[in-house]
Amino acid sequence: MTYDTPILTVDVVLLSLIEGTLHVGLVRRQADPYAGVLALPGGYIHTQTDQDTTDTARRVVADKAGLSNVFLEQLATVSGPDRDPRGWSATIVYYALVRGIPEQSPILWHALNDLVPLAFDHAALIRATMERLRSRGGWTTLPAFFLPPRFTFSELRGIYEAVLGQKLNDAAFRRKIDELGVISPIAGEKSKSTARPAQLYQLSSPEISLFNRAL
Amino acid sequence: MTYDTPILTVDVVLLSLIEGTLHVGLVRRQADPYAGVLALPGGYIHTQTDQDTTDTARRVVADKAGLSNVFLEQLATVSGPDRDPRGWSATIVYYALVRGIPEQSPILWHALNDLVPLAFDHAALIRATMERLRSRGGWTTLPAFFLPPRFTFSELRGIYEAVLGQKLNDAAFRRKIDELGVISPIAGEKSKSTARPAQLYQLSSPEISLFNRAL
DNA sequence: AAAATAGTGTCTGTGAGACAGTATCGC
DNA sequence: GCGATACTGTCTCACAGACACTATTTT
Repeated sequence: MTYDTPILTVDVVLLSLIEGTLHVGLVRRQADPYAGVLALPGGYIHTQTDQDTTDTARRVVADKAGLSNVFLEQLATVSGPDRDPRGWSATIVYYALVRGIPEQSPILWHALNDLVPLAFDHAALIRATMERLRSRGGWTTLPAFFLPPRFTFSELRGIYEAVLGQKLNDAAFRRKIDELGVISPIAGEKSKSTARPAQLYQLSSPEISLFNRAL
Repeated sequence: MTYDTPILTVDVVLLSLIEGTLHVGLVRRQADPYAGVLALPGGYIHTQTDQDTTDTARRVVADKAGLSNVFLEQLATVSGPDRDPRGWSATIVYYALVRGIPEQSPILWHALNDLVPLAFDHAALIRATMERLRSRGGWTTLPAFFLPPRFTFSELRGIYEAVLGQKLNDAAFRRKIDELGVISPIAGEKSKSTARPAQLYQLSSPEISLFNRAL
């Protein structure tokens, strides 16, 4: 006995920090269903070339957003008979953290606070990503992957505050991050135009690091 | 342009606490590929009946293990061209915590320490589940879902120790769990045959609860 | 009474938050 | 000098671990 095969896609929640607030990267759909509506960039698996769905996600980010070197991680797979009018569907959802501010690309960046209606259940997928981000942000170096390779302590604290949605104590944050040893200072300094320059740091590991305690 | 559709399945890592140690539930495969080899219970999505892949996983657990009322959560989706000899495949992996000791069922329970070779990449899926379990076990009530509805403090501490793989301080554990209010005492007591009876507790919420701090 | 497990009280060290104080830049 | 941001020192409070102590059962 055989069964109908579900529609299987890969969607990516593109996130970037633009002027201090988190933005999500969207595309306007060309074809039905939901033609003309904003949606997450996504696509089908190319079984000839993709070694896994992470490859698919990376290809989607490269082709539809023109971005490479993003931090990419699988969120979850969502499914159901009604989320796509064409039939029973499943989508493997990834989220990507874009380092710094992306320049020209076909991606439309929208602030997370006031989101317009999106195609499919993509609004819910973005909300789920934010929950994951807040959860992981409290005890990993994940928020640092929003930043360019070299950053100051203040910038690091700023992105943690943006991700966690709360102010953090400056001194305690420095002590904590310092003791964890997840970042290393660089000899050069940054010249903030208005005041005392700050020491530049880089991540000690190119991979995400876990803390033994929260925050 | 169309592409080959990947093979899409749902697999379940069944876990249970048997005599103080964690065991995984396996089935012996009837058909090729890997006929006769032990594997995780799994199956295809029934688009006629399943409302999502969680439904699929629940059906697999019911049909292949004869179990209901298990704690079920999605782990991840793994994929690739070589993990199934039939072609490019993806499997949505769930893990299920079986409350108490399962009696007669077609499932073969194996201790996690000495695992025999398994079909596909199922050994890796079990390892990934254990990592998730250890990670989530430190700051949620997840381990409690291995226990029957009514349990003692010692039993609760025991399952946390089994999941986390380390001894926990008795007094500190009681204080912590007590302050969090995630469990509630029941009027009846338990009569351990050998010594002082212990107060029975139940989870305050049927859902998994998160702690504000680890451990 | 002894053994065994359940549960509590108290001391101590660690670490986070608060916050004042010092350092180094542009103007 | 002043304003601004970067950093540091110190106090205090909360909490986890250690551990001795008490409680309640079976034998």
